[in-house]
Amino acid sequence: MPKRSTVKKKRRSKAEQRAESLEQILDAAEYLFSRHGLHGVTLRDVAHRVGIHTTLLHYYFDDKRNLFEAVFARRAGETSRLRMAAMHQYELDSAGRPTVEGALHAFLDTDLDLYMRGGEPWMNYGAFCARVSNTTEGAALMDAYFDPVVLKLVNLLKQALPDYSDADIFWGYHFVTGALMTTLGRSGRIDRLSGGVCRSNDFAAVKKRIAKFMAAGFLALKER
Amino acid sequence: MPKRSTVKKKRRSKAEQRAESLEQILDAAEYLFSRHGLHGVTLRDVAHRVGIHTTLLHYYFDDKRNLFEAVFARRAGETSRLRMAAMHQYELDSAGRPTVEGALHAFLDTDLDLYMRGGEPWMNYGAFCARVSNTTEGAALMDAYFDPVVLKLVNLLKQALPDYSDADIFWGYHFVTGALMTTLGRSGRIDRLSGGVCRSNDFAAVKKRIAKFMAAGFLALKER
DNA sequence: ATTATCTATAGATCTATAGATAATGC
DNA sequence: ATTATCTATAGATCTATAGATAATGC
Repeated sequence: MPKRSTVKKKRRSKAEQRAESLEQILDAAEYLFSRHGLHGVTLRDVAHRVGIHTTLLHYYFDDKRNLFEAVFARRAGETSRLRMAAMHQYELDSAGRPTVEGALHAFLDTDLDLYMRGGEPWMNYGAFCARVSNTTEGAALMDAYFDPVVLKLVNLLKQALPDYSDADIFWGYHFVTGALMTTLGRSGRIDRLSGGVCRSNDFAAVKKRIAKFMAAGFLALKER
Repeated sequence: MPKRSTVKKKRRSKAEQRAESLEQILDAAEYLFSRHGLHGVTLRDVAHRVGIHTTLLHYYFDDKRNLFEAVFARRAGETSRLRMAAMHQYELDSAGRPTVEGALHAFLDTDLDLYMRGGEPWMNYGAFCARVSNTTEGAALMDAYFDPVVLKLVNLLKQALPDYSDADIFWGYHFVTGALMTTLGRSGRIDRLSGGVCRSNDFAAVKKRIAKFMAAGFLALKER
């Protein structure tokens, strides 16, 4: 049984070694945390999945909570940045007259594209975030990393709906994020419920519908 | 320090004692599981909250998983029955011509009313279900208890939208349940995001908007 | 000489069971 | 005589730390 580093005999620099180990650990932790949550995963589980000893996790990440946050932080910047850029671009393109649907396309489709393009690691990260988002503990992480991008969306929505109350805007966003998080969670329930007509992994099907669906919802709040 | 049974000196029958203990245990477990999930709660936590020894949990519920399922099962019947009845009544009232919004009012408002009426225990149960619903493990429980009531809603939606594909119906439902579960979860995020304009506990505010919002979303799927 | 990884182990919990005690039931 | 509750404890597992070993760095 060869050690994992002897498979490729190529001599690795320490920086490379470090980076590779960090990434393998984060990938394994991301996968496991996304399915079982912080408390449903032991450091042994993570170490075993990587093929290392649990002490190495402490060497790189100090403790479990810190590893959890590192998983969250690793990709948060990229999704945030891409959505921010997409909304900024849309704001320019719409020349001061953004629509609800346009804003939602920039916010939602950009994110769904990222998960589809990113393959399994990004899909796992999406499920991880979905899990974090509906817990009280995890909420602080969401606040810290995603408030700016959400508030940017809210700002566009307010421009598109100048006569709306803040309450209508924020509750509408609340429904949007609920739909998005349930999508990212991919629990498999919609697959069974629909008898296979829908598949949890089919983000393309969601992307085809979600922005239009939610935009109509916002517009309907006026007539109340 | 008096024992908890000596506070009220009234002589209790064993059946009463049993029922009371069962309920206290389930309440405590429901509260804790709703906040921290299956693995985030120890039997010691539950026992400590009730003021009993952890062995009594095993006496009544055998093991931890069984206690978890008992929490889920205790109230599942009532929410299911009430929504089923409301949708059945609506089906009769609408005389074969149900609307999307009518069906969603029966499904969503009935449930939100139950949580508002039921006070803290029911609110905790809602958060518990929200947590269960977006996990892979918990999905089997959702299937087992809530498939009939969801399929009843789907049936009404199909009547209201006879030219819609199954995929559109089920993806629409997926968005609806996402918004509902995020509401039940009450993570507190919308409170902070909105600067206090919205409050996670304000189910009345959600009820005022959600059915109308989602109904418009469904109708918008046609023009694609 | 420094950094990555492993061995050994402490100390704390956690779930679960066996068996004792205290209360109600008839 | 039966049921509710507690005491004592086994056995497993978990996080974390100290210190040893093996690799790269210069």
